[in-house]
Amino acid sequence: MKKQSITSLSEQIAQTLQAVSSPQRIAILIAIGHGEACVCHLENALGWRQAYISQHLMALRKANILQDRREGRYVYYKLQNVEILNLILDAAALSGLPADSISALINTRTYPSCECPQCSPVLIPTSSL
Amino acid sequence: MKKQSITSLSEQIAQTLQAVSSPQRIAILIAIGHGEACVCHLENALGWRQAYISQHLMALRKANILQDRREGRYVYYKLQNVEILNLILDAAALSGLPADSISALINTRTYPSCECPQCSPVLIPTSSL
DNA sequence: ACAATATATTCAAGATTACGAATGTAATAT
DNA sequence: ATATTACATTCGTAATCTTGAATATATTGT
Repeated sequence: MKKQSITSLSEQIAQTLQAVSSPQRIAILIAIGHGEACVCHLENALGWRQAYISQHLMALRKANILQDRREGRYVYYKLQNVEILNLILDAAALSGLPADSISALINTRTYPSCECPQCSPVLIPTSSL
Repeated sequence: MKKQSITSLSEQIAQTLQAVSSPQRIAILIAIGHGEACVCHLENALGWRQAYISQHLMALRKANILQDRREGRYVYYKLQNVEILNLILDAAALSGLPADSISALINTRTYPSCECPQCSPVLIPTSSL
């Protein structure tokens, strides 16, 4: 294990943080939460266009924050490391947001084997978007 | 306390994260650590030009991550909330960095009443930069 | 009042990122 | 083979961020 400079360590940390520091990607991570989601779930949950979501998913994949798994024509995404949710919660706290304003929204269900797009109830009530 | 949408919550969180997600600002936060530092301390510790540091300090101040206090011609900066260091450590862990690679660098001393720029020993050994 | 020191702000050019549009690819169904 | 569905990638422009240079402000000393 090499000794690294502050500069290079900071760069590595910043890379991870940059990937998360976008409202859209935070919303995606919250929508995935502890579960596993295919793109169409996210389309429904967030109400955005598919290509747009895919672009953000790509950024999160590149940063090793998400992992993907293909099953038939569906691709399922889940968090590489659930600790990322704590990071988001910590950031929320540092932003002065009440403790449960975010945690209440984090998806806790493992999504059902997908029969999308009518994939069971909407995860995040559209009224809260 | 109003009920907020995921979108607006994510935006608030992203604002905080964006402020931290720059290698330079992470280095600054590590250099300040649990202590209090004036700009010239940071100039010495990081080896950057004053105006450059000041610009990043401004960004961190605007995001309510740093607080400043003027004493004579010196302005001292410290963390608004030390929890930000845990966030950085968490991000380091998520980036695959060994647990103590960062924590070992975090400044733990309260800087001496400044007689800058010969302000006592260098905080971060230049060899590590 | 003037000079010197410590820090802050403004400005602009270049670099990076965001996002829509279009297109590409992989898997399944017919 | 072709069509369809689910998802990914590329590309171009607009917006944002970075960073150096110049300048401004605040405080202290003379």
